[in-house]
Amino acid sequence: MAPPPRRPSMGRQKIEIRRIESDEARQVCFSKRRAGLFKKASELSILCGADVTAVVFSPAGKAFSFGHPSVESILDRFLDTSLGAGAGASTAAGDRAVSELNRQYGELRTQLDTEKARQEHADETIRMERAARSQAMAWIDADLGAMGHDDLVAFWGALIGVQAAVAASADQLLRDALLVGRRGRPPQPANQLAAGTGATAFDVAVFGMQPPPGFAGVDLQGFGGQAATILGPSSF
Amino acid sequence: MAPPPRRPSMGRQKIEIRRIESDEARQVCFSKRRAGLFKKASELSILCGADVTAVVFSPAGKAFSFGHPSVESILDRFLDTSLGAGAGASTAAGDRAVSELNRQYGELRTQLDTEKARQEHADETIRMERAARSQAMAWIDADLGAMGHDDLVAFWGALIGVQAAVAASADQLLRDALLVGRRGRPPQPANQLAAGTGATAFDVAVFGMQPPPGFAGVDLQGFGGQAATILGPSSF
DNA sequence: ACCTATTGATAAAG
DNA sequence: TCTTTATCAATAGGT
Repeated sequence: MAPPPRRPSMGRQKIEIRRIESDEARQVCFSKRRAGLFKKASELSILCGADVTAVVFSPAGKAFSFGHPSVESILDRFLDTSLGAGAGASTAAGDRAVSELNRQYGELRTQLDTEKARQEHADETIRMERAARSQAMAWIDADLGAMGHDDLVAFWGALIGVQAAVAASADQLLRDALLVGRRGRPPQPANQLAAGTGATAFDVAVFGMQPPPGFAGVDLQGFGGQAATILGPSSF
Repeated sequence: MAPPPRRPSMGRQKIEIRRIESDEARQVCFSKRRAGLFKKASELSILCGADVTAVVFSPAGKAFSFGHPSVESILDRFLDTSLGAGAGASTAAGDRAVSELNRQYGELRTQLDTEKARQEHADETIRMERAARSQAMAWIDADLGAMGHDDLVAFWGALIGVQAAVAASADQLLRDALLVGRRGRPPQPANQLAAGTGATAFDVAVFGMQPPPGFAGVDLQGFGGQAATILGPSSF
């Protein structure tokens, strides 16, 4: 009824943590995130009674700072603690070491993020396989055991429909994804497939969208939808 | 039908930004938010190319810091520009700062190791599931026409597993290959897709076979095996 | 520590 | 830069 099909915004999109190339976008991001950082710092100091300071230099060289109770007091304390007894000794080497450590810190964190992303993929894969398996079991337990051979044949046609659909959606991308070689058996013309004895079953399953006769309880569309969901939610 | 399913968690609750009274809760919050603050600081520095430093003293008086390119360099610069004095000594700040960085470095490494271990476990799980499916694959080469009904049913379950795996593998492949370009159409429900566009040559090659009565000559193994091969070397 | 449901932060777009 | 919107990410509370 109501046609607000046009979203006024794409909403927040995921971004990689890499230098933002666009000058303007980088500036905008800087302003927002600087504010966000200071807010986080403030909340941390209030919630936990911690002394916190944050100092930021914009790419243009402008300085911004937050400090509780004050930037100077924290810096003094930090420098005192850091310097300990010795003062005045030039430690250029130490500086380099610190920089290096900071670099490694960042590197490690990058690795950590990468690992976490992989983990997520792996978990997702497992979840999907498990879900698929239980789905299959459910179907089998429900009706397949009692199905006659003819019905089984019909359902087979339905499966082919699903498989074909999934493959079709992935076909182009698979090819381009270096997945060129396909050997084993020469491709058969589509019409040849249709000419097979399973053509009727195929038609019923794919076009009729009705469970094959005597196949109550099997939700082919449900599975088809699930397959589409698996492929679909990715952002492209 | 189902009784109000008990939520396993209340999820995040809104909190006032006030000092947390509970010592333990405060400590937990401190750890979480300190990490979050440093991450935000890091992201700001990377995304916007800004120089950023954050120093935090826990309620117990322990110091934590983040700095890009280094805490000292930022502090020097800040003190120089805001006070115009107090330089010189800061370059000697090394020792304690290095210790702290080393501590954080170690902390990160621990996390990384944990992640990797978990990843390995997940990979192992996936390998197991895949291996289990290879059994199903073997069935495909058998003469299905000669199978008894029970065997057909079992075969069916395996087939569905393969189908799901293909979908999952295709999805992963797409993601991993970073094939962002949407050269195809957005994912559609499987039945519609199949009905509208028909099977492509690829589909036929993969799924083309003699439809039932016999089920003979089904070459799912080709596709399944290939998908597994592609998936294997890429990201795991 | 890990897990989820929620809140909070923020990328896009105007 | 400020506002709005739609998402993504951080994290409070529990186990």
